This record gives sequence, C-alpha cells and structure tokens, in this order.
Amino acid sequence: MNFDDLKLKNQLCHRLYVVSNKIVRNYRPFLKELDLTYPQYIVILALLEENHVSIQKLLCMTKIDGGSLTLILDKLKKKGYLNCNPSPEDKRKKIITLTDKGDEVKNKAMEICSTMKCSMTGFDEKDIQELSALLDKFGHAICQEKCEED
Amino acid sequence: MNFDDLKLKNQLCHRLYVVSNKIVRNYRPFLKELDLTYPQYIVILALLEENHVSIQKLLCMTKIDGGSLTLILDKLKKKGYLNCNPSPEDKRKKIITLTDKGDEVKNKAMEICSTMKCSMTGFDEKDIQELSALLDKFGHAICQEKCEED
DNA sequence: TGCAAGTATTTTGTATGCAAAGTAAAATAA
DNA sequence: TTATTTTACTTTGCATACAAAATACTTGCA
Repeated sequence: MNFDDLKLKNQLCHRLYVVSNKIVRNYRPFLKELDLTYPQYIVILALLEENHVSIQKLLCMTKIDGGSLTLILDKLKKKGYLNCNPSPEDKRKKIITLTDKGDEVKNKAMEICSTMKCSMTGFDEKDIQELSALLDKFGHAICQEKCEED
Repeated sequence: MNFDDLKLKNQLCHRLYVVSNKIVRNYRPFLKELDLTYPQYIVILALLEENHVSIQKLLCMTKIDGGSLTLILDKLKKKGYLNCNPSPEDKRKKIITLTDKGDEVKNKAMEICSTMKCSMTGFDEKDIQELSALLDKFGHAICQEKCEED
C-alpha cells in the first residue's frame, strides 16, 4: 500500500460512485416522461417481476433503504402506479399491487432499456455480462447479503 | 429486447446502484472515526492528490455535484480539514487548501484502503483491474466527460 | 468605455440514502 | 394468559444528488 493507491483514479470505489451517479442522470430524461425517479422506477421493475408482494420482499429485491422505500411507495401510490393494502393474515405486513397504469410501465421500460443499450457505443453484450459478473463478485466480497431472494 | 431483460438481476444499472450504495455503507464505520462521510473523504483524497485547487478542479476530479460540493466544503472547513480563499487573480474562484489536519488523513486513508482490500475475500488485484477497466469503458459509453483532468 | 455574454460558485426545492429510534402487531416464553 | 421478544414498517435527522435559478465577477466586443 503506497500513496499512489490513494489517487482517485486508483480508487475502485470512486469509480463505482461516479458511474452509479452517472446512470441515474442518464435515466432521468427518459423517466421524466413517466414522472418517475430512478429508485421509483426500480420499484416498479421489481413489481413487474413479482406482483402482490410485501414491503420486506421489495426491500430484498431492490436493496433500497427501508425509510426511503416508505416514501417512494407513498409517492407511487399518489401517482396511481400501485396500491398498498394490509395483509389479511398479518396486519403488520402490507401487500403492494401494481395498478393498470403501473403495469403499462412495462412497455415503456423495454423501450428505455433498448434505447439505453443502443446508445452505448463500444460496450457490447459480452462487456455487460463481464461487468455484471464482476460487480456481483465484488459486492459479495465486501458484504454478504442478509436476504436471499429465492 | 424481451420482458426477461427487465428483471432486476439482468439490469446492470441496478447492480451498480446496489454495489455503489453498499460501498458507502462499508466505508462508514472507518470514516466515522475521522468524522467524515464518503463524499467528504473523496474530496480530501482529491486534495491530497492535488492541493491548492479551485472548486472547478475539485468538481472535475471528484465528479461530485456542484451544489453538494459547496456544502461539503463548508463542513470540511468547519471541521478544520481545509481552508477556502478567494483567488487573487480571479475573485470568482476559490482556492481550497488542506490544513495539517487534512493532510494527516493520508495515513488513515492508506490504512482504510489497506483494510478494505484485505477484507475482500476472493476478489484479487486482477479482478480490481478488470472491474476498473470495465467501469471506465461503461462510463464512457453512456456519457462522455465534459471535463478532462489533464 | 459600456454592455452583452461567459464563467465560477451558491442557492433552492425535491428526492433519496443512512442510521437509529419509534410503533404496532405477532410469536414465544414463563 | 401475560410479559418478553421478534418482526414489519414508519419516522426522524442529517447528508448528499440533481436540475435549475440566482449571484458575483470577468471577458469580449461594439
């Protein structure tokens, strides 16, 4: 470990920080048409994948902060993207359900996803797979998940 | 493009979002000893690399949001990590300078950096290099930088 | 010189992220 | 059954991230 390792260009974590923020900025213009933010969009993607789920399940799928998710769900509810009902079996739980409007995000989402991929010049499917695998490996290396999705 | 591509596990952007947030959480206990947040730490790393720089230069190096950087610099100043003086040639500019206390972060930073690397089981130097390269490639693919550091 | 245009930084308003404390309901133990 | 613990979710307070507007100072051009 020497001083050169501290330079930002050698800090993997800073790279991740920069790229992650950059992504959110890139999504913004597309999501604006849907009146969604990136985390709100992530929640809807999760619900498109599995509807009628508890907040805990959503936390597990999206890895969004609990406190934030409460607010996000409130907003999505107000915007008419989903409904939120207490579970009959366990009143602590809430079951989140996409509305028709929420379900329609699917088409737009595929469009966005497609556009994003096409706009990436020089970053092909193989790169995506490699990067995904390395991110998983890295994520697991720095912290094991508490929740398993399956 | 099909529906399966929308699943979160297939969304590269969500992976980045998750890993990036995870990093900040992992740094927190170490940085707490220095009374620093991750972005504040990044600013100090940038200053350790190049001292006596303008805010614009810091923006370029750290890629932190401009509005946020103003607040971050205020806080770092109050904590005694740096000083902030208007440039004599151009009164619009401010020159940021690390104090002795700021400079001492260097030692702790190398310690943190070392600890973080050691705690990553199964993620070696080669993986780090590969991931860095792919992140750069990806970052460049989705958005070209407006500012060049050199 | 004088004003328009550009640059550097700050401010504002909204939306998270994070940790920790708080609340309500369910499960478990005594 | 009642007290204790656990679980599910919400609230709170602070720290960014982002876009866009505002401010202050410079530069360029007529």
